[in-house]
Amino acid sequence: MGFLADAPLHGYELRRRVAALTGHVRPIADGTLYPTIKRMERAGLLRRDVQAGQMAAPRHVLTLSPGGQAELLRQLREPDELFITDENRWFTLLAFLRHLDDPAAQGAVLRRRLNFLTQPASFFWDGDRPLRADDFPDDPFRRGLFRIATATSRTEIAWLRDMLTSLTR
Amino acid sequence: MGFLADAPLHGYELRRRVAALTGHVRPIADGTLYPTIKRMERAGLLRRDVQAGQMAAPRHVLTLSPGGQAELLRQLREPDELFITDENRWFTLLAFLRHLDDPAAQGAVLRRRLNFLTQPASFFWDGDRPLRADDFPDDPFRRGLFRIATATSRTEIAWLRDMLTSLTR
DNA sequence: GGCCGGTACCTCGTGTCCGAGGTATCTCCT
DNA sequence: AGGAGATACCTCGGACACGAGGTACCGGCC
Repeated sequence: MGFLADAPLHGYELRRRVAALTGHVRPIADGTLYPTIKRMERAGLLRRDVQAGQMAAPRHVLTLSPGGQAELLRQLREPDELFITDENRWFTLLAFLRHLDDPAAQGAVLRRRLNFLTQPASFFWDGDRPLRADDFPDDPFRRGLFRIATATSRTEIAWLRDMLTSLTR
Repeated sequence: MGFLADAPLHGYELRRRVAALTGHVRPIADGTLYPTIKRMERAGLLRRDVQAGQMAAPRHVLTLSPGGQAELLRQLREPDELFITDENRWFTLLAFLRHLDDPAAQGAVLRRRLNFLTQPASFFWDGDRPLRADDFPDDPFRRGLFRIATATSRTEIAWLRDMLTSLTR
């Protein structure tokens, strides 16, 4: 829906764009995409205009309907908790948050993410005791995992703070 | 399987440990975990020892069988491409890569990841032209997304290079 | 004494994802 | 001329994840 809000597209191109989000979003399989398009069309979220073959087979150009626009905005404004906590989902949310077009609402979403990130969290526990990188002297892989996770987290927190001040100004 | 290779656990605790991997791995629902345990038990990957109620209901302590150990090692040694490219999967792989216990094989896995990360990639395209942060002057969210992604990527690449030299030494 | 919340396991229906397979057209190379 | 490969859409079966609901036991609070 985000990509369709950017511009009308046909299914195949949509699939390629999602695939380009490598590493952060899993590519969508054919057998997932087309049934989903049908479902969304039935639900009135998008319109389909068949365009006689430019390249090969006829393209079905998909356009987000007003209903689809509204649904996208709703999901951007009040994302499920998973979209805040899960890296992959958060990434997609961020990629299209511009469409929300309301600095206050955008700020609220960023604050939810910031709140999640600044909560003390450890990945591994010994009972109730949180384990840190130093607790794995013989596991360089987990130490690396901590190193990467903290670096990412720090960068993102700094960016979120920047954004929040510039949004409320 | 990784957590069970660390130590035998009962299902409930297993679920809590996965849930602690917040932000990187989605929590597993009850209705997913228990059928999966049954399936793995039937497949001979784990053993179940019922331990009469210490806290409340009787605990079923799960132990990875030799077959399960072998399967874990196989998946660590030759992970599906998705475990290399998808952040979430890669994270779990890294968390248990220590169990592979063969520097050469560990190095091969790290090299696959490094190879993936160093491939030129952009998230958004204008036809064939890769778009960079500067191409979104009116979208601070996508600029942030690039900023965070590059920072993470850089940290991880540096770490991977460190690890690879220390593994082959 | 009763009830709430946490522990611990389980089942079932719904939804959805994927891979395998299929169809058809166009371009490019040989 | 013909085949390979990309483009573009579609269907179906199997696998599996999830939420809702259920059972049962324990400890602590009022």
